[in-house]
Amino acid sequence: MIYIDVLVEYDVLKLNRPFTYACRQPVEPGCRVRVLFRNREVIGYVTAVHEQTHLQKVSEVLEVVDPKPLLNEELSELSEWMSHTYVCPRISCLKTMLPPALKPEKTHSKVIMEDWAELGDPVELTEKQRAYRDAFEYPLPAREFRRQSAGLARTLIKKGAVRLFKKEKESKPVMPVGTDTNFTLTEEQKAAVQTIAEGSDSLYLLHGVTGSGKTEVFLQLAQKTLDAGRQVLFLVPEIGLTPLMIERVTARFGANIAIYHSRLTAQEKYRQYRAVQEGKTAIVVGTRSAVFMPFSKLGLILMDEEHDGSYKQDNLPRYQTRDIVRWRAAYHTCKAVFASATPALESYSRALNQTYHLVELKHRIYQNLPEIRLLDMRREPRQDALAKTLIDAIRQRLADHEQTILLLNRRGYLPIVRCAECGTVLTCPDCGIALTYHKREDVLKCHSCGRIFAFDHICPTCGSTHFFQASLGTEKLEEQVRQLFPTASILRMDADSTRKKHAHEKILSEFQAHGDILLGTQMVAKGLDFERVTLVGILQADASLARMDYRSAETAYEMLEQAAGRSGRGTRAGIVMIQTFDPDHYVMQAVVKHDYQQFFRKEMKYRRLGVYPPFVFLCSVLFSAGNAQKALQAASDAKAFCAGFDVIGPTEISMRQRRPRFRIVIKSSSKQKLVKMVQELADRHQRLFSTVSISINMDPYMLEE
DNA sequence: AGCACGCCGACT
DNA sequence: GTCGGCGTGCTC
Repeated sequence: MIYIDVLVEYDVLKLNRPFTYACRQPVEPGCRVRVLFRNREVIGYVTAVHEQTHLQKVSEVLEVVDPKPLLNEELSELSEWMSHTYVCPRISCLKTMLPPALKPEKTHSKVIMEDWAELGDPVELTEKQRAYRDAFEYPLPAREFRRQSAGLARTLIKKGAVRLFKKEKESKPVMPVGTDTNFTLTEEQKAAVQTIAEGSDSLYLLHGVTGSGKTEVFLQLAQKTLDAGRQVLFLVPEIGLTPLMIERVTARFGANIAIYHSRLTAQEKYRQYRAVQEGKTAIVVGTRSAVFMPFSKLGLILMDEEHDGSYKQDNLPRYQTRDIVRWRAAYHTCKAVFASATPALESYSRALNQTYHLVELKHRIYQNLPEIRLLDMRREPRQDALAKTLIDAIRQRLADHEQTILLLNRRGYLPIVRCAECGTVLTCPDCGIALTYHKREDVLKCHSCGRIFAFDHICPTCGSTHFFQASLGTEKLEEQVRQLFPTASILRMDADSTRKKHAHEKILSEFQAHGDILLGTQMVAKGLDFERVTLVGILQADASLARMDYRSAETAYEMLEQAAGRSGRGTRAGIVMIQTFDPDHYVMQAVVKHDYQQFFRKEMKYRRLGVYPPFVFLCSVLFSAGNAQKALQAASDAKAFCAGFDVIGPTEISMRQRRPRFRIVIKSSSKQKLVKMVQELADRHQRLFSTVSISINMDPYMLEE
């Protein structure tokens, strides 16, 4: 009899400690077991094995699920590190790291098996039967064995001459072989490749303007890594938005590559996972979740658009992919390249203080950077939402068979509904925040909890039936643009129109083929690469500046610069028109000159003054309870407990599931001290405020309202 | 997380 | 006198 330490599958901080069970069979740490926990069957994860226990009552495991550990030593260590630095349950880290088929709660794994045929016993056979048996090389999929003659196959199996066995269904190599071999580098690209490939540093920040050919630099570096017999991890923010990037990588490296992202099915993910584990895959291109792939000989990590918000997971475990990249690069002693035209302030600071080796690409390959024109909406004559100047420019593009992208910045600026008589804004009863109106379905949606409400068009306060939409949505913009340009081919891309699988790809390929105008939200700003786009119009550009988040200016600059980068990527010059009420704002002024450094310097001044990252590290801690007093009391106590730390709050924020929430934000110039403080705070909170739930977010990307 | 235990109000 | 509300405590 052995005794094993087990983490149960519930991802709550309270249960983030091992429980001891007795086991009759040998088990290794890293395997799943089925156990009784408080008389309930749950799946657990074995963390340690002992000969003895000092405990009196120890129950026995019901079943050992895995014969072999699910994670190798590296990933197991990584999960411990994550649990520690993000102050979150280790089981939540394990769940995130594993493909769905292997997650702790999945007892009956979803792994699909198929029949295979192997040689059986030497039994007496007729000539025909022997000929059939000897016609194959064993083992082979039973499907193929039966294809020639299902009848002969059946008798051979019945006689035992051939045996069937179950095998995991293999991943089929769907990728074409590499065909793209024709490439030349600019001097700047060559220098970048050389600096990174031959440098002695391990972490690099590749700051390249949009269209400067970062992808080719990536591909060259990847090739060198493959030549050295090591694996490459290539991270992108969202697969659906970068089909051309994927196309280029697959065209170059063919069957060696795996694509890994959240929209794959469980079985697809599992196959890719196993292929990497077995060393069959040399390159993985993937989103955030791909950072946990089980590489054995990782040689290079590329992180494209490293500033992108989707690299931060906003549910448990709330990790930042950049941290995981650094950790794994150190573990494998390999290089990591963070790349962006608009690096996160944290990253650029790290480059300036030599933590990252800064490599710059300052020139576009084909054209100069597009001209940026600020349209001062206080003076510009306009028609509906569009300035006349922009309308004329679009008309010109239609005449010249060039394309236009219109970006409607809705960040923090959603289509809320207000009563025209008494001014009441309709709000969510659970969250207390304004509902947004969706015209197509004629319903109101809560952006916070996702609930949908029927809209009876009657004001609950005064009974009036007069409402107006307080801001412009993409649907309304589409309506207006269609009226202005009735013969143009117009495509809309936003969260609603891309809900379905492959919707992104479909809209983008339609636009490529015959589109005139593509209009949409943030997502049209990212990564698109269309040669015929020579005009980008940005509407409501001020919306993100107005937000009261310390990161507002940074995200606004990123968005504008990224969107500007969509224009003039081919041989024709591009132009960008930004509609703004505040053309003198430093963000606008920096964008006009494409001057990241200028923006960086100005923004750093504000961050220093406000004592915000990158000058300090932040940790946001949320307290929620059935009644506001309890939550507030816990938050206040927490603040008092953080003596010696700068703490903002408690601040009341919107309700979640009818529960009031209070937030404190803890600041510290030392990450280690901050982590330690939060760790202690979490321990204390559990002991003293068991009825108040706590949610910890280390390095929050944005502070929730 | 999920569930039993326990102590207070409003019902057959 | 019981049914059931949810606040509190515990899980190998």
